[in-house]
Amino acid sequence: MPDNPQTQKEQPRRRQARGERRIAQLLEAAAQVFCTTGYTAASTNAIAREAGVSPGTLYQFFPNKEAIAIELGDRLMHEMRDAYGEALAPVDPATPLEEAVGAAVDRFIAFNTDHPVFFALMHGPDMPGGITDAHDQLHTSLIGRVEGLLASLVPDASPADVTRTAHVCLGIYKAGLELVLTHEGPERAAYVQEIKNVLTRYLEPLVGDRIGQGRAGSAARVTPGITRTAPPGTSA
Amino acid sequence: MPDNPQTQKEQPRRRQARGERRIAQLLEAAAQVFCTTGYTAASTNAIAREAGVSPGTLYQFFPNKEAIAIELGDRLMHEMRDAYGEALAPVDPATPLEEAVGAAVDRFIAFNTDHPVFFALMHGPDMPGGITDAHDQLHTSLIGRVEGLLASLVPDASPADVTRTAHVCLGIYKAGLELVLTHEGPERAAYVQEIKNVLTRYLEPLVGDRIGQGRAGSAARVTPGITRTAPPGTSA
DNA sequence: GTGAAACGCGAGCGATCTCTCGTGTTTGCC
DNA sequence: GGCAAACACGAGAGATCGCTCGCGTTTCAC
Repeated sequence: MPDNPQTQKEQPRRRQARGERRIAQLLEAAAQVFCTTGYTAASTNAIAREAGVSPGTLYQFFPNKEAIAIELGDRLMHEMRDAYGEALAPVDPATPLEEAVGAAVDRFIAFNTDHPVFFALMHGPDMPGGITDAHDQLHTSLIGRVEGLLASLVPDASPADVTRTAHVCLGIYKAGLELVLTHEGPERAAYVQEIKNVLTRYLEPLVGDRIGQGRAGSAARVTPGITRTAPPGTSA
Repeated sequence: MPDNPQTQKEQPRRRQARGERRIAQLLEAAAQVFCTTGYTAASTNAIAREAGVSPGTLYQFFPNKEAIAIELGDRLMHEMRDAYGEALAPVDPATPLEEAVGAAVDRFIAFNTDHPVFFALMHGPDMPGGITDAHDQLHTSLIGRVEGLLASLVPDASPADVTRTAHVCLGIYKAGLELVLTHEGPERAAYVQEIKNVLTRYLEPLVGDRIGQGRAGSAARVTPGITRTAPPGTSA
């Protein structure tokens, strides 16, 4: 053991440009297969076939099936960090709640429609051990951001309450996302609006008396009654 | 084919009392295994072992693994129909929204904690084909009940809107259920209250001006601010 | 040019899972 | 008591999947 110069990590593998290309190719293929069949049902042979390479080639770049999902999740998390940094970083203490929620939801939805794998891996079923850790990391990071936003909206609230509220918000979003992804066109837009309504109405009493908006006034502004169809100018 | 007296169903199997007992035993074992490992990861041998019988005995009562989950879902659906009939059948046009939602949520939660398998099978991942049909049936039935309740609350709403709202309500509940099941004691009770808050606040603007309750008044009554801890006398 | 290492292949090993089959035991009916 | 059918067993057939291994090809530093 001590004769090994690197105590823990062993990456003496010098990747060539070709190898990096194969890795990207394999991850893309894995995303495709995971999306359609889920993680457990996806076979490594199917991933290799989808990528147009042999099983042996796949295992030259990934030690096992789990590592593929982990690497995929890792890359996804980095892209998500960027997207969610934009979405949640500026707390905007002056913008109305409805706008803030709407903008955040729109960005989340956009990310998930751009990367369908994310949903497949999150709602993935029996993720054996290690993957759950990798996604817990992402989930915790998300919760942290929502907590920060909530704390700035509701300064006088115990941390436990903020954490719980953050979990509820994320749960609402995830449930709504499932509904959004199973619909198309105007119906999808309608569900997006419903997510915003649910979140806004849920958070409205919490932010209470904010800068310039009375409660009743804003409550009446949140698309009264059942949302008719899609609000104008959402994604166009 | 025409020589068979029964055109479609073939159940010439005369079950003895022992057989019925075994079936119940096997379903109970299957519920246990599905709960802990999920559907796909659960092996029929493990189910048989849990039930204390041999694999061959299992296949004397179920043609395949899928049939076990379907039969389990069927029995669960019947119990659920009863429970949800109680919870949603009386629309109670006079009871305040908060109470109606609270009662419905409490019963749903009670059912799910009594039958953890249901959650495992619903959020089950890759349910091969037939099972999804069986659960779609249940899901549709549930949606129908929620639709009926909503239609009575919001008479002047298009069917499409009612359907969408029902889906949103069920989605909220399912998301909340996941949070509830992952917590214990007072924290769990707090999440239950949050589900009620979310649903009540979401539906409040829709039911609009009902019999005797002003909007602002009821809005203020929905546990103002972030819920502190557990409401008194929920499950004790 | 040459040698070492990265890349690529695909048959197949070992493990696992669903489901079958031959055989023996128990139950219900006459 | 006797017989047919239901019940019970457990080894293993058949299929699949994760992953390996031996060998050939390409790339790159020198």
